[in-house]
Parts: sequence; C-alpha cells; structure tokens
Amino acid sequence: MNITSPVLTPASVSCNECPIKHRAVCAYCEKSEMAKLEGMKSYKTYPAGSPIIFAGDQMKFVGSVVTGVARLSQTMEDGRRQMVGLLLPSDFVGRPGRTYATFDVEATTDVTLCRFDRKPFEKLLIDIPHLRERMLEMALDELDAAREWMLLLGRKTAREKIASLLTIIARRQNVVQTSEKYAVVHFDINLTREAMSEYLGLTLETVSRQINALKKDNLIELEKKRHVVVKDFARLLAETGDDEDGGFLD
Amino acid sequence: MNITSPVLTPASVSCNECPIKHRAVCAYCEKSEMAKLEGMKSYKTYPAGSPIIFAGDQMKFVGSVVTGVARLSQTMEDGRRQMVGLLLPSDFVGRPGRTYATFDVEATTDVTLCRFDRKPFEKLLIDIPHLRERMLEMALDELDAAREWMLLLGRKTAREKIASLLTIIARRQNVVQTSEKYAVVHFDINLTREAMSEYLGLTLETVSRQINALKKDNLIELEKKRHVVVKDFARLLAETGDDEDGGFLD
DNA sequence: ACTGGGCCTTGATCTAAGTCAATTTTTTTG
DNA sequence: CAAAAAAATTGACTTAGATCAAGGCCCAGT
Repeated sequence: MNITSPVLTPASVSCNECPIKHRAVCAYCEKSEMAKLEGMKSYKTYPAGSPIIFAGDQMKFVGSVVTGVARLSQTMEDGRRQMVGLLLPSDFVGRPGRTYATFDVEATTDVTLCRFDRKPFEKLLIDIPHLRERMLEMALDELDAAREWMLLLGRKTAREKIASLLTIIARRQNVVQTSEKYAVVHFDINLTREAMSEYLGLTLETVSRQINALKKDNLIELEKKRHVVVKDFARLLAETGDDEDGGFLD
Repeated sequence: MNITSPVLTPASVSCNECPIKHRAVCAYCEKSEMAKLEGMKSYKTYPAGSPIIFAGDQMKFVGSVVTGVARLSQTMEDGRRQMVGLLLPSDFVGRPGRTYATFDVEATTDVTLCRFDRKPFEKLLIDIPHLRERMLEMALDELDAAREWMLLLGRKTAREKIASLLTIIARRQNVVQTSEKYAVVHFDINLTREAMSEYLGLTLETVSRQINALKKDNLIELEKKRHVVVKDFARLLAETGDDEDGGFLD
C-alpha cells in the first residue's frame, strides 16, 4: 500500500546489508554470533491488512520487523479494540518464554519480518549474552513507552491525544531532529482514522473532527488526508499536554 | 497504616530469610552470586505517603520492594495524574541504564526497599547472567501488564474498570486460587479512592459511585470502606469485560 | 469514464463521566 | 474523648466525546 522498498528476496539478504541491523535485537552481536542468527533466520512478507498472529494462538516464531508497520492490539468480546503498540522497523514481535500469544499482531502496511523459530531462538537468548542484553534494553524501552501511553489514554483530551500521536509519528520517522524543532516538518500517517482511534482510545469520528480542528487552528495542513505538514512543530508540541521537550530525556 | 510486618531491622536481614527471594530480581541467583548482592544491599523504609523518587531526579539507586505498596505515576503540568504501575513486594524499582527517573515513585503504605547503588548494580547485571535473565523476565511481564492496562484505560467503562481493579488486587494478594474461583473471597484495598481514580483514569467521585453501585448490585460487600468481601468471584469477573479466565494464560 | 467500495467528514442527538458543592464517616492526634 | 483533618459519599448540573445517520471523496478495476 505504501513505499515498501523493493521487495527483499528472502533468503538472499545478508545481515550485513540489513536495514535494521543497528537497532534490532541483534544489534549488539558480534560476527560469530551473527553467523548463528544468519543460519536460522527466514524472511516472510505479510500483505497490508493481514494478520500475523492471533491472540491465543500458539507462537511458533518470534522476529523483527524489517520493513513496514504492524500493530499490536487487544479485542474485547463485544468488539471494542485497543491498540497497545505500534511496531516499526527494528521492533520485536513475540515474547520469548511464552507459548501462547497474548495480543493480536496485524500488518498495517506490507510488513516483512525476519523470523526465527521460537524454541531455537530461546536457546540463543541463553547462549548469546549480547542478544539478551539488547532484548532487555528493548523491553525496558517499550515498557516506558507503554507507560507514557497510559498517561495519554487515562488523562489526555481528544485534542491532546491527536497532537501526541502526530508528534510521535513524526519523531519515529526521524523527520524531527531535536535541533530543528521549530522547523516545518512533514510526514505520512500510515494509519487509517480507524486505526488511529484504536490507538488513542477514541472513535474514528472524534479523530476526524479533532484532526480537522487542528487544521482549522492552523497547526497542521493536510494533503490527501494522510500526509501532514506541520508548520511550527513547537506549537504542535504545546498541544500535547506534555511538558517542554516531553520525552527527549536521556 | 497497615499490617506492615514487624519492621525489618535493615542490615540484619540475611537474603536467606528474605520474604521475596523467590520472586525478586535475585530469584535465579546461586549462592556465590547472592553473596555479591548481599554485600551491596541496604534496606531503607519509607513512611506511607512519602516520595521515593521524583520524575526528573537523578537515580542513585535501584532496588526491590520488600514489604508494602508503592506506586509509579506521572503528573502533567496542570496536575492531572496517572498511575502507571502498582509496585508490590518483589517488584523492582528503577531502570538500570537510565540516569534520570521518568516517573514518580511514592510509598502508598510504609514501604521497605532492598536497595543497591545504581552503578555497581549495573555492573552486576553484566557479571551475573542469572540477574539479567530474571530482570528480562520481569520486564516482559510488566510490559504485558502495562498493555493489559492500556485496554482498561482506553476502552473499559467505569464499572468495568472498578471490577477489574478489584479482581487484580484480589489476585495479587493471592486470595484467589484458580480452582476456588467461585468461592467467597475477601481482601483489603490498600488504596484511597483517590489513588484508585489515578490508577483507573477516573475521578474519585466516579470511583466512589461505582463501588457503591457494585455494592447495591450485591456483587461486593464493604467493611469499613477499605475491606472488600466478594461473594461470588465469578460474577465479579463477569463485570470486568474480560473474557473467561481473563489473563490466567500460560 | 464509470462505478463500487473503502475511507473520511459532518451534523444532530445522547449519555457516561466530570465538575462543583455540601455533608457524613472515619481516622488521627493532642 | 473531643476536635480537627482526611477520606468518602451524595446530589445537582455540565460537558466531552460517543452514537447514529447521511453524504462526499477518491482511486482501482473493468
């Protein structure tokens, strides 16, 4: 559905040329360790909109998002849904040590995963300290992000939620450097209004109204509904309810 | 404020007699490893209501909750507060690898921590694989719990939130075994209505009204405001909005 | 170039939970 | 044990966001 780089031919990609090698679970591994991983990995691409894992399913694999965007979500019996994580390239899918999936994982755009069978991967986690080290770091980062999101879900207004989401998407795409905070910035939202509403704990109508309210207030411009231009990033930041550089710590 | 076991005399407690030794970060350590930890630890008790760490502060120590209840929370400039974690005995405080605290930590009841200076502890994390292993496991569990909570904050009704909180408190105090799910169950809530409201993303008035609504509907009984008697745990569970055994996975 | 199906927007109305304001109950402490 | 402080309840009223219900836009495929 989107600029998903010229499709990787699965087995042919060497870890050396992997676009996420500096940030994924394997980031700290040395040559010899990489060799072990290299031998076990396999790529799989999921088309936009397709499920990757269902909550309750047995988890036969774990892996890293190489390209694309996936989402982690939870569904209640009556259909209420809450997204609990947005998985971008280098993010990890699956929880070692757990047999059954707790959440649904779904491809939002086309998604390519670098997969490992779960059991063997768990062995590697024990054998390769660097792997476990990075895994811990990533888990702690995600935990902080999840807690940040809890504040958003529990206490922020609809407008603050939208502003927060936009700033987060902008940052995650690395369009904003700390220094050029006041610059004009533009980026794509890879999410439908519905997906946004699931992330923010709102309805899609409210998302639509609030986005258009931000537009009316001249905080953003829209091109073709999915492309956002922020004229003054600092002003948008001020709408998030976060203090100052909110989240640019350490 | 509550039954906080006969105050531990700090330096005198040996890890052998530690009430949390089977579940804390050190749970997987062997004798020799424990010896290292033993030499570095020190206990500190914080009176109910007092701050343990402020967001933004430098983190000089990390540690485990030995007794009591602490809470992790976040505050917005205008005073809106969201609790993002409830720390019970064996839970870990602080984030190795981070210099500054991201969240406030506060003693809810009297709290005793088993503390380690952060820097030396980070060294141990590298030296003692068992420590890192347990740390990862705990981080992943907390991440799952945080995501579970995101569903509650984003999608549940006030009544569902209260019912969920009550079942969680009951479980955490181990009053409920999976088997005796239908039994009468009673427990204390160590939280004020205000603390509950901060956890649930509600106001204290709504918390009060919903608790009393559950009482009127004969789902719970109250003794002295803070002690809850659940006559039929399954019926309370049904009010949480979660499916079936909600969360008793794996 | 037309049409069907996702998306998205917009309006009217409803309602769960918030706000404001007492009052009562419980706990603390001098 | 009385008085003060803290916690909890209860009521009246307001409101942000949900719900219900049309329409409009856009591009994908014939």
